[in-house]
Amino acid sequence: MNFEAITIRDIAKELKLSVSTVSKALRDSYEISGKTKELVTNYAREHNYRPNPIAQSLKQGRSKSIGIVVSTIDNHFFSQVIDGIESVAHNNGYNVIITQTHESFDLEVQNVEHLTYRSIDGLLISLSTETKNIDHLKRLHSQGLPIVFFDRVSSEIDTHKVIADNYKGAYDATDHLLQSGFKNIATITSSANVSITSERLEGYKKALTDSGITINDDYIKYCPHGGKTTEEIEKALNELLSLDIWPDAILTASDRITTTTLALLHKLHIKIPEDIALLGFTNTNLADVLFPPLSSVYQPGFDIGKNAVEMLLSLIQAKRPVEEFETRILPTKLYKRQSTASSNSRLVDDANSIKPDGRKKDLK
Amino acid sequence: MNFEAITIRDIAKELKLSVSTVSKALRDSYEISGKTKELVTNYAREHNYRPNPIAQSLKQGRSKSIGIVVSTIDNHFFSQVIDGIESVAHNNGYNVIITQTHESFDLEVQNVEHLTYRSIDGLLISLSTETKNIDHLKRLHSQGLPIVFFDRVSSEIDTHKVIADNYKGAYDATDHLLQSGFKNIATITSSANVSITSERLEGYKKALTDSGITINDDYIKYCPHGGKTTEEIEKALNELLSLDIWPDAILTASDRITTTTLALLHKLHIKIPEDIALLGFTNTNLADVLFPPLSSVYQPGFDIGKNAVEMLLSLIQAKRPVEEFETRILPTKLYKRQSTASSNSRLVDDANSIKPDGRKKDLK
DNA sequence: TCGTACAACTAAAACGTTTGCGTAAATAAA
DNA sequence: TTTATTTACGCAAACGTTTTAGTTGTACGA
Repeated sequence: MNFEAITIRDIAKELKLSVSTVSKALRDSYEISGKTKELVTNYAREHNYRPNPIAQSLKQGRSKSIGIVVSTIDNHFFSQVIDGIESVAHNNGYNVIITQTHESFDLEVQNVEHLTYRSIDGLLISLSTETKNIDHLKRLHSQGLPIVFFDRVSSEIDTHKVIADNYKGAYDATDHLLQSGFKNIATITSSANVSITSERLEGYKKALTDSGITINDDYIKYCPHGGKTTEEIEKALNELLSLDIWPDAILTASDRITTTTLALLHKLHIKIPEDIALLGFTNTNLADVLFPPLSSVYQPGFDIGKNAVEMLLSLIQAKRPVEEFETRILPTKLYKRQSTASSNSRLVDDANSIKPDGRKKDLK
Repeated sequence: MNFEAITIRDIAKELKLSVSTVSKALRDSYEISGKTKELVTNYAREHNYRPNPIAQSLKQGRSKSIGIVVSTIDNHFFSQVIDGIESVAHNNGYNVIITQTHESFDLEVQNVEHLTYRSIDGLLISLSTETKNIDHLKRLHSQGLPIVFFDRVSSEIDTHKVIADNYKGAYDATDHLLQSGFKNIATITSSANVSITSERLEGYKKALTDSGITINDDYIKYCPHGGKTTEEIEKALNELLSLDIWPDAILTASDRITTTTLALLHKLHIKIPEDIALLGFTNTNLADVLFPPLSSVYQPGFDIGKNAVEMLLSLIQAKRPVEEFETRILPTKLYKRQSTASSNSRLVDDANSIKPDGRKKDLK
């Protein structure tokens, strides 16, 4: 409900003008004299007039809101993306409506349905791990709904896209493991359905072959549900640990998988990095204070969100049909920490092994 | 935009009925015969008719959307709350519109303004740390906008509220520290403005006095911005460490403060719990794998969100003015981990100190 | 003095619903 | 048969805007 509901009609009555004059005066139409405009705008300001956005939406056929579909909001990467989206959207007078798929295809279809039913002006989506078929999006897109993909994109729809440089992120990460002296590098990655998986996998493979190492398919494990359940990660890890030759390092290719793998290795009392090194994609700000400090690939979540919504708004506000589409690839950042320390430097350097040098100490 | 836009008018024309008949048929009015109802609903289903929610909103004076105001979404506690809100809201056909204050009073006012301007049916709010004055909410509330507070509540408005049992959470946490043999227990807490601070502080104090310990005000430090910046936490910690007698344990009373304090202690090479024990409110699922595993007070974020939105919906859907208000207090959960281990058990038990017993091992 | 042009405004339709009221036809009661 | 009641539907207003198509009144050139 819009409270303190003063309408354009109230103003018209009070000022003895017609409704249309008031409307035009407020919209600064050339048809209205300066005197009248001033009269109206002053009155409107003084009485705290607010146009009813619902009436405007109905009339103008746009809702000034955009829909977001992500797998889950309780994840640093996605909440940072949404943060970025929200900041730009609000500045442009748009609301965002967030929905979560929890990695379910059915929920994705249902959410998209619900969003269009709620009359959104555009859609920002990162596909669920279960999604293979995107007919539900194709239909809407062909009907003219502006769509921008981010993170988990699809090549089946020609539109703007924003992703992190997953290929390079994984390449650099793998390369760092190689440089640190690890040879048998395994990877636990997300569902084969989603784009990020193949991109990261390619980077991983290329780094290995560039170093003359043959790809061992036994070292590549998928999590069909993107690590939503601990079980599937446990299964993947289990399979790696039942190989004749243990991997000496693991690259985990998504946020949840990374943190869960770390927890599982702990549970098994497997030393990191002595027994197995760990490096993963994650946006947690706690990587530094994990045990051990976790080497990680950080994605620019906030910027991905910002870019995505900017592109979406440009589509929404385009005067003529847009034909040229762009895929923005934003750089990731590799943080080298103790979980991938090479054998030389693997000893010591444990925070707790250094004694405080006295009872008094200042920060910095 | 609502695509595939088939309207009630199209149906009327096609079926040679009046618009009102179609509308009533779809709403299952007693005025319409069974035959006609069937005819209309069948046609509607076949042609995938969707009522335009904007037109409905305009007509019915409600928007079927609710506003949320939190300090930041990039925080496990709040994202879990929102997750809970979203799950219930969607099931009831409501959208949620999320806004962030980033702990700024001005942004809070602006967001609330923006939300009501967007015609929300109700508001869920957790106040910013800067907020002392809630006139902006009082005005709306007196005009009839349903409001439910959660987490950081205010006593100045009589309405439903949902909070974690902050008092007991802090009491139990402090008590646990005492039981573990710590004597000089400090606390770094959020802004004195917000309810959670006083609730948690009271629990902390009561636990101390119950154990016959006098409160030492030097051991109580506030973060006026709720730990938004590292600086203010650094300052608080610095002040504690410049005392003649260091605290031997710290209770951190909010998520961000907890994790940042952990990081700062690391940076200072202060051993946890040997030099200073640490226990904090946090909803991260990584507490287990931090260094050291962090004792924590966990709040039922998801349930807080669920309860809050359920109460809000009951207010929105109430036939008559609600006069009886309820404050739901949900239990917190204390996880005892190594960061608060008592001196006896402080040795060993380090995950990495246990050797894997061979190359082959199964999980569980 | 007339027609024309322009400025400044108004009337009314439209967006897609919902809903109170009116009414014709069918049925029941008298 | 007449009158009352019920059933099933249509008309039109309403929600608060925007916008198209007028309608005034005045000024101006001829």
